[in-house]
Amino acid sequence: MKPRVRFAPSPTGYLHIGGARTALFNWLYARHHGGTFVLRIEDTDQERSTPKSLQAILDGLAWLGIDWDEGPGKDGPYPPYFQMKKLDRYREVAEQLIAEGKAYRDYTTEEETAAQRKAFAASKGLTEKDDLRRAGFKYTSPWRDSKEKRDQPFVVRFRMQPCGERIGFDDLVGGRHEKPDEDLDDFVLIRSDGIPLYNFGCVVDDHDMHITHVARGQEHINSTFPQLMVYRALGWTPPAFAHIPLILGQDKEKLSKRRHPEADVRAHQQNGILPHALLNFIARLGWSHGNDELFTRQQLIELFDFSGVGKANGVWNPDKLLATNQHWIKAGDPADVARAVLPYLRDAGVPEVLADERLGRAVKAFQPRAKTLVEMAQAIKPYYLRGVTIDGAAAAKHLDHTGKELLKKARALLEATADWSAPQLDPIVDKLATETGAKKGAIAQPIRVAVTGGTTSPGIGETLELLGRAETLHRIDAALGN
RNA sequence: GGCCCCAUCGUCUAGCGGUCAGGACGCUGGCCUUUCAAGCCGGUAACACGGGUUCGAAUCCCGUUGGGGUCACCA
Repeated sequence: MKPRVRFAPSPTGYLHIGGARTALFNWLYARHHGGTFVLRIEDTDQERSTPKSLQAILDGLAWLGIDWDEGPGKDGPYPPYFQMKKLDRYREVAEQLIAEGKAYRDYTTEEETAAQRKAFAASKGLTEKDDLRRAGFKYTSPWRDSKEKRDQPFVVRFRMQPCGERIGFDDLVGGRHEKPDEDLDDFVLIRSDGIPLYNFGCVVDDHDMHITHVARGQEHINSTFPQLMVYRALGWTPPAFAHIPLILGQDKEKLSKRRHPEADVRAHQQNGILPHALLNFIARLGWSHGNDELFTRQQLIELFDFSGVGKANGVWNPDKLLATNQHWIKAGDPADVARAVLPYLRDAGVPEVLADERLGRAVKAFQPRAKTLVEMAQAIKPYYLRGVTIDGAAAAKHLDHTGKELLKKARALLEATADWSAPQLDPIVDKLATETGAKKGAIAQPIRVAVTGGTTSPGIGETLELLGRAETLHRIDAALGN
């Protein structure tokens, strides 16, 4: 049977880097096995869900190249893919559980529940919720299936009937997980407004959508137990689970949107990270294949398996992300990189630029020199402008009297060059060095400073070719003070 | 705090009873060189601790310590 997996984000913010990795692992698993990747929107948090967030998540996935087979905009056999569109279905399943005595209507209001907590706390001289649990607080409904409150709003609670049994599952990553059923409370399935809670909606949907493998963050390990109870009560077979270790910030805390800017996938896009580089990096955070570090998209698909996923949480390492990005910029096809750098060039203030042959050459020159697309755009920009501002220190060092004399000689040779191409341009430095007895650096640096304004650039030939004959001579003349 | 999970260089990790404990990032020495990169060669650095099991433990078991997660009418 082909696996059916899903990524089920809640549209309450941008695509989180942890979510992106969860999506990636699911996607890779589906693609590896020729299965189906489902995107389901868990929009039951009415307080926080927004259309804008939904769009941000969709955009993030699209940018990363993670496509779904069923989900928003892609009809599949088990719609709908938005939880808010199948409220009746949850209600129907809940009613079934109630009818079978496995769940009940609880007419207790939130206020009453809170009061019960407070009373318990007071009796123990405590205040904190956490302390209540330690002190043995266990919720019991005063209004379970109450007849007299028949027309009042109610929540549907799962009826735990602990019998000292250990419930458990075999995790594809973490191995066996067990917990005594006494540890579970009567948890809420459906809120008083008729909207299901995560532990219920998710079970119903995974079942309805024929999900075979649920890969999600380790923070969900504990919620797996109540979900297992629901599966059992309904007589449904649970999917296989794979709980993926978390990504921690450099402070070793769980990557949070509040404290960690790197948690935002868009931040990396803005910083000039190639989508594939980010994919490669987050794949390696938690998953490994021997000593390999760099993977193409195709290789990831071929090699990925949950058996390669480790158990320990991983710390975000910006340096390594950068190194990975640098690699893929360098290794990429110049035309592809050119296309990728285009938006960054526009942002840098080079609106007229096109992904043409000339940009291709510029990209090629800077591929080994840029760690990010932002850097590359910055580096390329001066080649698209008329004239250049020369750095004072660079001028002082290389455009002194002798520097200018050599520059004049170079200019003459340059002007006489018929074929304005790197292979023709480069030897001029050697030629002049031989003629004048000056060192190559003494020839090349004044030229470099004159045409780029600074002391660093790609090879002289490449640089001049990129600039073009007219602009090169123009800048040299300007540097010579003509 | 209860419950759950985890533990190899600073970081990501390989290792699945016998290895000089390997790779990558970072840091660092050198080579190359017309600058800057890139590239190439080398170096630095780890099995958290304590008990077992075993002829032999990074690998298996227990405990300690440390880190993380989770305890809602959020997901």
